Amino acid sequence: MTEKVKENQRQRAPSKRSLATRERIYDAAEQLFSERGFEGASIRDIARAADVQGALVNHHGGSKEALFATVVTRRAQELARLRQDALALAKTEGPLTLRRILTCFIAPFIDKTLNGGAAWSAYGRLIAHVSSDVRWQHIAQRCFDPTVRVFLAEIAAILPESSQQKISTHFVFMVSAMLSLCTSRWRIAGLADSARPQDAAGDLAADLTAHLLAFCEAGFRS
Amino acid sequence: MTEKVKENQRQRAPSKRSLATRERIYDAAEQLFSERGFEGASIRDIARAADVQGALVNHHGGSKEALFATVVTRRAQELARLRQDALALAKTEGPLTLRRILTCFIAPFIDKTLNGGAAWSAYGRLIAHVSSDVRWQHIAQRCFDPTVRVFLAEIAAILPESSQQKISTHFVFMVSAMLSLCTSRWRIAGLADSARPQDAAGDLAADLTAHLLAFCEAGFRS
DNA sequence: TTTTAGATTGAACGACTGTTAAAAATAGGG
DNA sequence: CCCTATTTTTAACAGTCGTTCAATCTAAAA
Repeated sequence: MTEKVKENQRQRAPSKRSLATRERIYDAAEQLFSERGFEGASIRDIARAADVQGALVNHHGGSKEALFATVVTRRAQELARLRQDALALAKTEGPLTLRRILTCFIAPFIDKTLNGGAAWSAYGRLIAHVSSDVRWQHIAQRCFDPTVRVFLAEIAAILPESSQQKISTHFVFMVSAMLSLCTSRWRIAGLADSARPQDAAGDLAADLTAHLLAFCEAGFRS
Repeated sequence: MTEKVKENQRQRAPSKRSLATRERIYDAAEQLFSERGFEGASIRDIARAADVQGALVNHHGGSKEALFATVVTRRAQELARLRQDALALAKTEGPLTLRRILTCFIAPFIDKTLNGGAAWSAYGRLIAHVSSDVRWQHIAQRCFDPTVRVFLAEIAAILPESSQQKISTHFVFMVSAMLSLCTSRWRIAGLADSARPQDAAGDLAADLTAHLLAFCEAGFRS
């Protein structure tokens, strides 16, 4: 009903330029939504950042809510594939361990959001918004729950003595800690600031990832 | 300069009624900021929820940003006192353990936000906003960093082999996991939903707190 | 009671909000 | 080349935004 197909009328493939514009709008929306939240980023702000007229944002993205959902979904598909591929690869390399399972979930996300450029960095903060706001529950469920359930099942097989309630709770703790690396690096830096001038010598992302994995593996075994 | 004191002019103590109104405005602001974020809650929404005219919100709260900061600060003071009192009491009851330190930090927050009524429940979600948005960095530092530093020092004394960087990172992980109990209970419930109808028999808050404490203690020792 | 500082209201300000409609520019298919 | 579907712009809509100002009401102080 809502999608009325025009009959007896040719359809045309979108041009390269319009596809590029569309992506530019999505990128701008991703950046501003991640910085200021859904209500804090206006359509006109997004249009200005994409160097485009305001109405074009609605043309490509539909309503503001639809645009938000589209931007969240876009990279979620790539992320889900990276995670499931990592899990499949790990299964071929020997028996699964808890550490290996958690790594398959965390490493793709951290690699992208900490070393994947500004767009993925914004995406990490955007997911933090989605994961902590019940108003976006439907988006989170559609984008992430299928993959999460796969990992929950693998963890349950490794930790048969843990209840499903316990494993699910621990998984949410892990996701929160993981997202804190996107949203709260300023907090970590502010607390560890005392007289450590040339700290950034080593690979900071790798260190944080190692800390996160160790923290969560120990937590799951508690 | 900005605070010009009126000279040769009596000052009057605020009436009981105005104080009650002021608190009603703060409560409404707390509720709406926690539900919809800073930009998502309008002054007029807050005024309507407090059953008050819009201009009165500015009269009592100042600018919107000042109102936000005031609401965050209000319960932060009580929370800091609860935490430091718990820590002081624990010190009199024997040698501090890691578990005991973490309990002194987490238990007051969880008790209030999960069993302390709607206002404290909203406050928990509000703090989650503050902790994950770099725009509120100055508020978080002023309200929470002093207490956090006390606890960091106690943890460092218990875990001498851990670097300060590692302890700070782990502490942020712990805070994030703790706040997820305020923002993401719907996620936990949605993932553990499979055929557990009458689950809420036991004390849910106590169970979650126990899971959180065990998870974080093991993480700190990793 | 009278006085008066503070609390509260009602109205208005300019700026910005998301969205829509029509006109104009663009580019692919014939 | 022309035709036409799509993309993009321009302009406008009805609301809402945070904030301010003067007028009114309330209640503490004298």
